[in-house]
Amino acid sequence: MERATIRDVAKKAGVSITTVSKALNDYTDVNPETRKRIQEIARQMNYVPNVAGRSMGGRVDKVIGLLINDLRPIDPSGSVYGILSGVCHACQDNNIEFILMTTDGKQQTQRPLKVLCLRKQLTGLVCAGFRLHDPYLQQLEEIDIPCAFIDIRTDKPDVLDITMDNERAAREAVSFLIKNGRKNIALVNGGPDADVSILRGSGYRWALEDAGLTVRPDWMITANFDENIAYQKTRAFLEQYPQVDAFFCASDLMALGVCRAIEERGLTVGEEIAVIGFDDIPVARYLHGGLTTIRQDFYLMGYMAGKAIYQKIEGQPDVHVDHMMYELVVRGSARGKL
Amino acid sequence: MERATIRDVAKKAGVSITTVSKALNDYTDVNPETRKRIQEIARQMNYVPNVAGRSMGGRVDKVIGLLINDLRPIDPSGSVYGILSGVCHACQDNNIEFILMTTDGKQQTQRPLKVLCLRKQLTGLVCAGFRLHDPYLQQLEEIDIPCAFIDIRTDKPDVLDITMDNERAAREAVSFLIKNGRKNIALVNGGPDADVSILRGSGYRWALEDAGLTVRPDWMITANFDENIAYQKTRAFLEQYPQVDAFFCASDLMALGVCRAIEERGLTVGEEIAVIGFDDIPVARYLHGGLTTIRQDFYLMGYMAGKAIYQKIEGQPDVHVDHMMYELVVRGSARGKL
DNA sequence: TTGAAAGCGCTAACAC
DNA sequence: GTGTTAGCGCTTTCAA
Repeated sequence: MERATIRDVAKKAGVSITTVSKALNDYTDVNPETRKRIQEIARQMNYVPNVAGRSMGGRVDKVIGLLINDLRPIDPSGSVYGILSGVCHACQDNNIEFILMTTDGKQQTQRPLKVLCLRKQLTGLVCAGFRLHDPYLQQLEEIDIPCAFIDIRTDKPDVLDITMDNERAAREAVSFLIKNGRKNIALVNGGPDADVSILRGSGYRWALEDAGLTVRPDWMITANFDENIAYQKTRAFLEQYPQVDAFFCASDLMALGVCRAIEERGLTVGEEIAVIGFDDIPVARYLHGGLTTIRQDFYLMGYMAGKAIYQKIEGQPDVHVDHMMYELVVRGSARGKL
Repeated sequence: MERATIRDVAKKAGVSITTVSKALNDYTDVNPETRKRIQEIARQMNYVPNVAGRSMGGRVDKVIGLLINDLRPIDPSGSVYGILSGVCHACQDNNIEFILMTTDGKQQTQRPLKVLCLRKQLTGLVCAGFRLHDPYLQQLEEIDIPCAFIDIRTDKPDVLDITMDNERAAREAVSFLIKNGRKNIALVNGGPDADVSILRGSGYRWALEDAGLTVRPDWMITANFDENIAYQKTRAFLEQYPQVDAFFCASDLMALGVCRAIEERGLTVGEEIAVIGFDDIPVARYLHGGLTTIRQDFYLMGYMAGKAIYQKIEGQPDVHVDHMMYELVVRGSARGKL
């Protein structure tokens, strides 16, 4: 059986297609009884308006797209999943269509962002997983729909910036280490193409300067958010600078690599050397006596992004998406003083 | 600036819209030079064919939808993420459109599956996260597109069943315990509304019977895939049956609850009591000397599901989606004999 | 309260 | 090789 069209419904109901259209779209100028009858018939026939036809007729559904850069087979920190489900739920709660799109470095050079938006007929856009050098960041002027980026600052003022205050959080973590007597604190950071790396690095320096400690470039390790690289580099670092008494890491994953290197030298994490991570991934609570870390809530980020874009679409006053909250979760890997 | 239409391109190129359409859709009856010129002009104008218009014209894009039931804010086992990225990548690799949809118990009663498919104009469907009592399982006759379900058997023969052999895997795990001297083995299972629970339970019984051990119903605990429930019930169980020397759990999450209860009694996991889980979630390797578990590859499942549906759409001979592989990963919580 | 008719952007017969 | 035209399913004036 072919798909029922509005014409089929009209025929069966003995009215014109205009009336069917009106009845089904809650127009007021339809006899209540007629409407009832038509609705019933449509339901029986399993009639579903053809979106293409609707769109051609001039009725466009609003859609928020979530564009994820570089979607990987696994998501160790759960961040992508959290963001995804957050945006998705925000759309559901606000009764607006949600679609998921993906891209990568190559596609970004091949298909302009504008084209992506047009193809999907987007009304609003949320982006996640982007790096500072990504081509799409340069194309923000071209798209004329509300747009939000998660965890990366863009230089375009009307693009919403959904992120927590990474600089402050990092500073707080490092200050915590200092307050607890650590003086030789190394940084294990992501690459400079991730905006959060820059901010977390800056927070690290800020805390050291606050305390009058020297900021040494060779104490700032880049491990690209990779556990193994962090492990390797920490091994070498410990060799060269055995006086280190703490590591602040820009991700829990890297922190795990760091801890592994520490323990391999027969040292105890949380004793001779304190470690603080970032994210509070699920494993964090279990390892090395519990990893002290900055917790962030990716679901909330996604939800806020979706909601903010929705409100912008609806022309509501620009919500000042205040920086997301974070929380320093203190566990065994870097204890507070009693 | 308004969105460019095919007419705009035609005008600028000084040809008819037909020619533009042909040029852009790789028809052969266009002068190569004309085509070149039109393509260039279209690119310059940022022309993107309106999908609705295309669809009305009779050119329908093929779409595979992934329908996830009960999408939660977090995904502790990473299974949903893995499946999602798997299906997504399969679609990319085969150059077919991918869309993500979600539903839940309530929506299932309100909107027929058929309607969902029609609305999204699906060509193929992959479903994940469903339970045996879910309404959509009864509506499979109505939809007339290729369809695959992940981790749940349907009674419809032409619906693809993407899953690993849960019964065999469970049997293997329990046999492993027996082979290593365990004789009093309890089962901690999910609820009976999850098909995998039934299969894993059956595999557990199978192994016991193979070994001539008694299957005792009160040794089969239902913990609904919840860590805390598993913890609570295990506490009570240990009280009542202190002779237990092993637990086989239908998920790692539950296994964690079980281990917690065991250690709380001052016993050592892997010594007095062995524990085997299921899934191999990221934390598994780290806890309780490493959790012995059945590893499954959700990304692969998603990928296979997407690929199988694609092949069905393309009319290729029905791939016999052989049962996914699994692997018993032996770690400290249930060691093998030397 | 209802319906006839135009038109949305595109494709595909078919004519030229 | 190129253009004319009809028509896809729907919404929306506008007239009845």
